[in-house]
Amino acid sequence: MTAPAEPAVGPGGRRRAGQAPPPGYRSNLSPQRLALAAIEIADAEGLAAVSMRRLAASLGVGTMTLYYHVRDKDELLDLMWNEFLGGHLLDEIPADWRAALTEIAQRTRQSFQRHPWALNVAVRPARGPNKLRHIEQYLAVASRVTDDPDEQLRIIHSVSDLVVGCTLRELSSQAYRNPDEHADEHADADVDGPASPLEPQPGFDALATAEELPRLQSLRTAGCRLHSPRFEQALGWLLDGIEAAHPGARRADARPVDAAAPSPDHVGMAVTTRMLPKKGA
Amino acid sequence: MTAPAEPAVGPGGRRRAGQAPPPGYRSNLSPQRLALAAIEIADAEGLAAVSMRRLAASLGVGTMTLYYHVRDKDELLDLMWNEFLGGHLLDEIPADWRAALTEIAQRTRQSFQRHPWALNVAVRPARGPNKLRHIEQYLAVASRVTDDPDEQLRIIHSVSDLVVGCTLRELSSQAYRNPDEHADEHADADVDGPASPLEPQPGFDALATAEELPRLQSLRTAGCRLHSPRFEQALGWLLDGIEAAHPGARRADARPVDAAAPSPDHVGMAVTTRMLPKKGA
DNA sequence: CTGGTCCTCGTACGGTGTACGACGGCTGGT
DNA sequence: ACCAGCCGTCGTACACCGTACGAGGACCAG
Repeated sequence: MTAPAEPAVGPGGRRRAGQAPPPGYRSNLSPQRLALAAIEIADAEGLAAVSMRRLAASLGVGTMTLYYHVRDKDELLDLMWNEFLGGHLLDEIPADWRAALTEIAQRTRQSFQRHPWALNVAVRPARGPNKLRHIEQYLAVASRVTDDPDEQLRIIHSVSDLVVGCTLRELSSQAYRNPDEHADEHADADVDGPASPLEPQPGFDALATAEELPRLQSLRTAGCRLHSPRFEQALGWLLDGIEAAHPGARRADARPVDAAAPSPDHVGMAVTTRMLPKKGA
Repeated sequence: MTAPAEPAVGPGGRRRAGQAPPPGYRSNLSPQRLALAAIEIADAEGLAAVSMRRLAASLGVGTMTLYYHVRDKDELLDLMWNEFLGGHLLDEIPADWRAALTEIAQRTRQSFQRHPWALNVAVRPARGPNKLRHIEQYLAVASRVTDDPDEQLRIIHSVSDLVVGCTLRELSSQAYRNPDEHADEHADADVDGPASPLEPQPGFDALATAEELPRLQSLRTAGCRLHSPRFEQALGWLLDGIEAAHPGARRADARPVDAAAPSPDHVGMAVTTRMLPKKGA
C-alpha cells in the first residue's frame, strides 16, 4: 500500500490470491482454461507431451504468460487432477448402498481409463474442491452403512483404494507406454485383449520360468492370461466383507439420496488452492 | 561376421544381449549396481534426484558410461523396480492362506513405505524376474484357496491392488512432496499422525465446506481425520469376501509350503530384459 | 606388434521448467 | 486531457535434463 514497487505477497504483485478465479480477470485465460487445454493434450498425446511451451502454443500465447495464471507446472497438474475428479461426479446416487458404491467405483474406473495420464498425476496429495465433492458423494453412501464416521472413512478408502490399485495395474500392463498409439479407441478398452498373455520378453521366461516358478509355469501352460480384468469380482468380495461386518446396513430404502453435486456448472469450477509465497512451506 | 565395421544388432555393437549379466563383464559396474546406487539416491533425495549425471557422479564415472550398461533411463527405472520387488520376497510362506496373504500384503506395503519413489515407478508395465517371483509366491498361496487358475489370479490381483491403492493414497497424502524432509524416520510411519486432519488449505474449506458438502463438514466437526490408516481392516474385508466365496479353502494345514524364492542371492539378481534394437517396438 | 572387442567418457543438441525484467494497454484520480 | 499504476503478456536467459555420436584407452588373441 505504501511502496508501490514492492510486489507484496498478496494478490497484487504478479499473483492473484487463491479465492474465486474470476473476480475481474480481464484475460480470457484462466487456470481452468489452462487445465482443460492441458487435459486435451494429455488425452491426445500423453502426459509427457504436456509442457509449458506446448500448452502455451496450443492456446496461442507466449510460454511465460501461463505463469501469470498458474504458479508452476505442479499447480497445473493439480488443476488437471481437480478437473479430472470433477468429470465423474454422480448426478444421482443410487439408493442401494452396494449399487451406489459400485457405481461410484465404476465411474471412477472408467474415468481413469479415458484419461490414463490421471494415474501418473494421482500420486500427489492435492485436495481440490472436486476431491472434496467426490468424498462427499462417497460419504453419502457410507453413512447408510454405518454411523461411525471413522468406519465410513475406512469403507470409502477401501473401495477407492481397490479402484485405484486395480486401474493402475490394468493400465500399466497395457501398451499405453509407447506414445505412438495414443488415443486409439480408448472407448471400451477390452482390457484383456491385445496384451501378450504372459511372456515378458522373448527368451526371458525360458530361463526363469522352468527352474523355479513352477506355478507360474503351469499357469502359463494352462493358458491363463496374467491380466484377468475381473474388477467387479474383487469389488464384490470387498463389499461382501463390508456387508458381513455391518449386518445392519440399510439396503435399498426409498429415495435415492440427494447428490452432493448440486449443479453441473459447479463441477468444473476451478479454484486455485494455494496462496503460499512459493513452494517452500 | 563379414564386415567388421558394421556394429550389427547382436551383442557386439555397443550393447550386450539380454541374457545373464555377468558372462565376462570386465567392468566393476553392472546394471544391478546402477540400480542399487539409484535406489540409494531415490531413498535419500527422492526420485527426482535420480538423474543420469547424478547417478554417474555418485558412482564416480562419466555420465555416458552408464549407457553402456543400461539402454536408457527407462531401463534403469525397470531395474530399480525389479530390485524393489526383490526386496520383499518372503523366505517362508505361512501355512494359513489368510495369514500368508496378509503377510505378503504387509511386506509389500512396508516396502512401499520405505521406498516411496517406488509408487511413481509402479506405473510401468515392466515384468522383471523378481516380479515373476513375487507372483509365484502369491500363487503358492492362492492355489490353496481354489484350483481354478483364473480365480487364483483374480484373488492375487485383488489383494495386490488393494495394497497398491491404499499405499498410494497414504503416501501421497503425507508430506512426502517437499523434498527437504526426506528420509525422516520412515521407519514406523504413524500414518495418521502429522498430516493435517482435513483442511486442505487455510480459508479454502471455509467457502466450500459450509454450503455444500454437509457430510464432510459434520465429519470434520466430529474430529475425524481423513486418513484413517486401517489397511488391515480393508484387507480383512476383502479376505472375508474371498473366504465366503470359497468355503472349501484349506486353512492352516501342515507344512508352511516351500517358498518360491530359493536362495537369497537369487533375489537381487539383475537381468536386463530387453534386447530389442531400440525403444520402437 | 596388430587387430578387435570391451569399456569409458567428452562434447553437443534439443528439450524442459522458470526467474527476471521489459513493455503495452487499460483504468482511475486529478 | 493527462498520467501514475496495475493487469496481463511475453522475449530472453539459465540451469538442468536425457542421450546421440564418436574418439580413444585397456585389454586380449593371433
